Amino acid sequence: MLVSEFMLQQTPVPRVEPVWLAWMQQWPLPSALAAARRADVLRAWGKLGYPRRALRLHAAAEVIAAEHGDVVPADLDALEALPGVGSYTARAVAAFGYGRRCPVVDTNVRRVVARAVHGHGDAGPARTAADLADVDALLPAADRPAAVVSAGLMELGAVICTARTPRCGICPVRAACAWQAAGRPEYTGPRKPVQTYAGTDRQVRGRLLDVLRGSDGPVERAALDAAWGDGAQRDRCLDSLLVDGLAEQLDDGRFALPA
DNA sequence: TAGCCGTGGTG
DNA sequence: TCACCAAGGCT
Repeated sequence: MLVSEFMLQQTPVPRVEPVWLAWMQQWPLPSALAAARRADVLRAWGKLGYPRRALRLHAAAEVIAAEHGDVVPADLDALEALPGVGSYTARAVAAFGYGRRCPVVDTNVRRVVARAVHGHGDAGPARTAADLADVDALLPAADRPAAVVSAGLMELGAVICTARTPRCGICPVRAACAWQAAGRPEYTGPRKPVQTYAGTDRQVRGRLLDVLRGSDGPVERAALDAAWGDGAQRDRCLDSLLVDGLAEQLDDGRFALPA
């Protein structure tokens, strides 16, 4: 559950599934992952994106192996103390991994609540405490049923109450939906700015890392030079990869994934 | 807290 | 074609 939630942070389910299957096969226990080399972890992560998540998962596995008896903790505070684990991931593990009654708020749930409960076309900016309270009010008292409802809320948002074209015609909560009752008014609040990608450091970092990932051993600087034309931007991005621990420079000047 | 961090599918 | 979007977290 923890591995899947890491992978699902900002990455669609269909792309995660095959990687998750192979990952769990290779590293069935936190201690196994903790013992792996970061280079192998980054290669197994493949092109899921945001590769810092892979390093954080690896670091979380180290903590779990060393401090939690090789068992993912069930306690929210202990979970959130793990690198790469925020409010959403901690709560998802508690609810779906341990069957606890624990409000899980992700982008899907926020949208479902915004529509079905508040009658808005979409969720505005996150209001963490209020969002948790909204969802808490929807959960049954007992652990197991609450966990089922939490999963249902996420699924509803992912499959029916989607961002672009909600399938209201087949929605199981249509009769109780405040947005439907209000005539499905369009969302008028602030939109989160769309992230550009082409030409950004993110794209360049991705290109550089792809070169390192695709090579069995260290690569010459020239191989990285070929990955992006703008030398200044390339150097800046390579440096940032080194700083982030996603790449290393060897004594001979060549570059590689971290050991 | 707004902006950054990858990648690829889609309407 | 190209915004927009996808089960966030960190600083």
